[in-house]
Amino acid sequence: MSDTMFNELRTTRIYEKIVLQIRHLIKEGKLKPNDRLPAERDLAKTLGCSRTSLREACRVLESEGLIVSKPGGGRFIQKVDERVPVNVHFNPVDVLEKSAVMHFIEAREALEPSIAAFASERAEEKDIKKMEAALKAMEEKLKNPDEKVDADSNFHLALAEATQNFVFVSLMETNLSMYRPVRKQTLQSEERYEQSLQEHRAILNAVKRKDTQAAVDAMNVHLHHIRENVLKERD
Amino acid sequence: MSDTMFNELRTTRIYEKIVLQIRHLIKEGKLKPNDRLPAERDLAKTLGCSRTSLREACRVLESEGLIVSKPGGGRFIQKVDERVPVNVHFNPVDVLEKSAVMHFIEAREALEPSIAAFASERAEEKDIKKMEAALKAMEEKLKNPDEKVDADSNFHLALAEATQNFVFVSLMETNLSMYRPVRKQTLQSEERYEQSLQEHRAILNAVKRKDTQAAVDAMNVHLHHIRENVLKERD
DNA sequence: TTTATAAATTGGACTGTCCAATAGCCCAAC
DNA sequence: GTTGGGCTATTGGACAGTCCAATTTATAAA
Repeated sequence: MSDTMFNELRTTRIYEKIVLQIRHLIKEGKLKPNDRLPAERDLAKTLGCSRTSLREACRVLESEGLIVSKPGGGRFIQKVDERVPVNVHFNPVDVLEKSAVMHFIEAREALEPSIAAFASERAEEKDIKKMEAALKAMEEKLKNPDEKVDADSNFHLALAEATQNFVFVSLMETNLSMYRPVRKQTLQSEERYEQSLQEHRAILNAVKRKDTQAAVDAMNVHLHHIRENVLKERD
Repeated sequence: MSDTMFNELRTTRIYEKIVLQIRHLIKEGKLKPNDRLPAERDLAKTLGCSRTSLREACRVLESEGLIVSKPGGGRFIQKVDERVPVNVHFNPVDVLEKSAVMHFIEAREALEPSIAAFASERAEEKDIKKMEAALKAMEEKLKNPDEKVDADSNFHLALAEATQNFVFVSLMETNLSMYRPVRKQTLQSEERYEQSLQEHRAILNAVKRKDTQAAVDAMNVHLHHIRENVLKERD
């Protein structure tokens, strides 16, 4: 008899359901950054649960950095680049300082060439379309630094999704959001942004041609420039 | 005047302090896996807080996979390998079914050669010791499948720590714990376990010699065998 | 020794209460 | 027209107490 024959049955707590629901609403865009959640007492009534259970759910979302609670004010959906977990082990300032930035880049250098390779082999029509949309967004010379980073992120996430491997998607999601402040800074330069755009185009073309080697090469060039740029900033 | 001149002042909630404290105790080893936390009512009294605040803290720790709550039983520190966040987006059952297992392996194949390379360049004395300890644990021919997986995980985590890059550590932690059930199954075979042991030894030796190429090669051999073994199991 | 049963323990959930911080408003001072 | 003080309703923070269900432990019976 196998250990994995039976599934451990876990009773779902109320707070878990609430967490799932609110997180889903955020992901779907139904709850946008800076939106205010209904007052604790009201929302609890709406959900048909006690204040206690709702609060437990809010604590989890808060600790994940998805919402912030302001006594007397209310609860608000966090902006994407301010989603710093409350109980995170390292200070957000540390992410900007020291060598922490390089850590994220090293991880990308390990992950993204493989992602580019798998994407070129497995990309489906919908993935290509997502990547093209992200590229188009980048080409529209966005003025807002936040929009720039978003467009850039969306491209790399779409590429990860094209691998049809959810592990890569999840790893890239984590990585990209973590050092977003830095990326915001480096993408500000007009010429760097233009260069980055061209590199993305090269990657997409290689993926469309299903040319694995070209995709990996283009990604390596891109990563190399990212590293160069960060090193330049740090002087 | 700079935006960053003033720091936003945030009042620390009670639950946050509790989370920090318990997480610290776990990290320090004062609270070991399978240890039972004092009963909710008792611990609240000890901490000098209400049951509510303690519960909020436990929800966060629970959602992070650090503890599990058993109604009627108590709260227990989770084993390292079973620290699967409660609100994770994909079902653990799905991890076993379908092609999901290969996804984790693909991610490891992308990450671990790089990890081996960085580890061989940056490993410190304490990292080497940790890896040696994990190897010794493996050599002790453990009977319990859980202990086997633990020893195996500890080796790979120690290797990740040797990169001195917390991003790699965090990525490996997630990956290893996710498809633990499968690894438990594949490591059951006595001969596969023996082989795996030798491969780990080869990796460690290369790291100790600071021979980057050898470390990467040894890791690739290891990953190749893992892939082979999983493919065999699935027939 | 084993098994069935009862009692104590423990987490899950809810209600109601009190407090402190905040937002919104009006108004006086300049 | 702007600033700052003061009042009030709102909102999150925290707590105590209650009830329930699952689990463990102790107890009694076979």
